[in-house]
Amino acid sequence: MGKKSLDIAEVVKRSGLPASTLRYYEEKGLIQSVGRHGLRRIFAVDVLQRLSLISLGRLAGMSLEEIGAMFAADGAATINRQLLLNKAYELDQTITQLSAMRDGLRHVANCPELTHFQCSKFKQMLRVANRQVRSLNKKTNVVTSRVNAVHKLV
Amino acid sequence: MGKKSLDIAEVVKRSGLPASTLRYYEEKGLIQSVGRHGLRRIFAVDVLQRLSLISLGRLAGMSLEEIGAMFAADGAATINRQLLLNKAYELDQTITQLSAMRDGLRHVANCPELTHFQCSKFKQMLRVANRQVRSLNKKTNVVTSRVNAVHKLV
DNA sequence: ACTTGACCTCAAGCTAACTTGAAGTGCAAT
DNA sequence: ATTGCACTTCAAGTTAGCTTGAGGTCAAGT
Repeated sequence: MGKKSLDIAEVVKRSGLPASTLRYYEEKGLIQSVGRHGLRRIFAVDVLQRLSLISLGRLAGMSLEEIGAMFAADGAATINRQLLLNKAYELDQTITQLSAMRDGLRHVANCPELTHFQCSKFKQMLRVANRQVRSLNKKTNVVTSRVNAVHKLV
Repeated sequence: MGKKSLDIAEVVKRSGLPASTLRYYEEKGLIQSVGRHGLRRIFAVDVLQRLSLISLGRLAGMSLEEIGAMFAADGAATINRQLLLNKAYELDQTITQLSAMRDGLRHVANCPELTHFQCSKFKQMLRVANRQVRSLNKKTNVVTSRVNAVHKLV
């Protein structure tokens, strides 16, 4: 039979996330424990799926707040779907930018004799970057933060 | 005639970056001022290109330190090129992940009657995310931070 | 009954990349 | 000569997302 509830240690093992992170997520309202055994948190099994979702979101550059917002829209399935689509759209933009950057890097790495600033293709890239930043620094809101992926120090 | 040097105010205007950021970058050794007019920093024109490069790197998720490293490798063009290629490769991986995420989001948004956790395609996505996180939390180093794009508060 | 080890809480610390604020400086215009 | 104002410095603050540490608790094994 599938277990109905999990000890936090179990969740740690099965999710790969440290306990401190689980507590942090609970504090932020992203997950809930269903009870205690003594002091120990007990979680329902589906916390695992929820954690996967959170991880997925983080990988995609969503902030915990944004992720929380998606969860929060529990009743209103419409809002939920729209949110997802918006996110997908944002991802598209990010992907486009990153692709350009990647191509640019490869080009520069292979463009011989390039004193680094004579190549017109390269200059073009720089112009694009410039526009991006300019609008980032202008649009007073928007454009979330990206993954700041888990700084593990040696 | 093209100007040889720029007042910091000019750089602010032309780069779109705030003065505080320019000072910060200088402090970090990413750009240099060529002199002063009174207290005021004077920059050479090519600081603009350098700033574009920095912005480009940031957009692509490189840290200032990584960007600095690329600049530092001034004499050693080889190292420089390898660094660029490595970065390009990392970008490829990121792009792949983000694409998966985007597709997943779209799928979920359109998959009707989905209680959210019955869809196998969706579950697959979650498993992937899980693996990613697991390795992020294990590999004691690596995997840089992504753009933490310019948090402008309202 | 006692020990133990895994959990708990709460506050504080950490990192990156900046921003903000207070107090000072000096070129240029009047 | 005086004023103004855009710049300067330096220290401290900010944000997100956690981690770390000190000191406490408690279920389970002996």
